[in-house]
Amino acid sequence: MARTTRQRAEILEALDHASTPISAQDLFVALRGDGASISLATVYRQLQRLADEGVADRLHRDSGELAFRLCGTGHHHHLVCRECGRTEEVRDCRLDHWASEIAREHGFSDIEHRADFSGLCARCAP
Amino acid sequence: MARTTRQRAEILEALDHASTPISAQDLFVALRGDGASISLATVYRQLQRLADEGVADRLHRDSGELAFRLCGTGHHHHLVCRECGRTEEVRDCRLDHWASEIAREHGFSDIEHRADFSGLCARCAP
DNA sequence: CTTTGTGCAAAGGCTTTGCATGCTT
DNA sequence: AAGCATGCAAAGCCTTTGCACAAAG
Repeated sequence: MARTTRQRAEILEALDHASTPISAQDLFVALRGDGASISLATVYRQLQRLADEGVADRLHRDSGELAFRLCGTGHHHHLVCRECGRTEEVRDCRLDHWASEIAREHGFSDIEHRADFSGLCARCAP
Repeated sequence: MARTTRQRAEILEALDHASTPISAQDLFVALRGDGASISLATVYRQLQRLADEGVADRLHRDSGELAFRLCGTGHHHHLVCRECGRTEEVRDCRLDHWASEIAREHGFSDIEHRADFSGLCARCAP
């Protein structure tokens, strides 16, 4: 079971306050900026753990970095603003049907899918 | 314009023969294994270029590595076998409609999407 | 001849890990 | 007291980059 350390609490709070998915590096800088005493290694370890526990979402940035975000439970997708990084969850998934069709056509089973949307949010639209 | 160097040709041929998406590192090893004289840096540079030119697809592996694959032109998605890595292209995309709905609901514009499927292919199914 | 690609090696960035110490339980 | 989390620093990987040389147009 996960122990409730000060660092874990701080990470959770920071994640909760983050409006966009955040990388371990950025989170580390943010925490330090707030005066927290924490190490980069711990940030990495905790984020990894939170993701394994299903508490946080792991998403790949295009740069290749991993970014994390607290997530509600259940299946969902993300809509990310290309400009400001603002992220929204898309909860109703219309992919399952299509996914099973694809599975059948290609002779695949046990299908999972991942989908992400990006665009310009209202504030950043030209 | 891209010059036709021996290295570029070898990379293209190797990509063409690869049955699954391949990373720069793996491609490098493969080429060297075939006796080709080529440097890792060149493999990286050419792959990056091929992707920019739209000749190759760039896909993120879960490990964070980038993998590349020659791709037909036009919009498409991928279906990857979790077991053996075999990849197939899914050409008919049913996401545009849903994507525009999402865009409208969230006030986003200029929407793009990415979707990938994974499962067990016929050969790897239990 | 000029431009562009290649090789090599070094550096960069993100992430993981070993080990001793400190905090939770 | 026992066990897990933390910190620190080092190492690992993948990838990019500077510079001189070689090749293509």
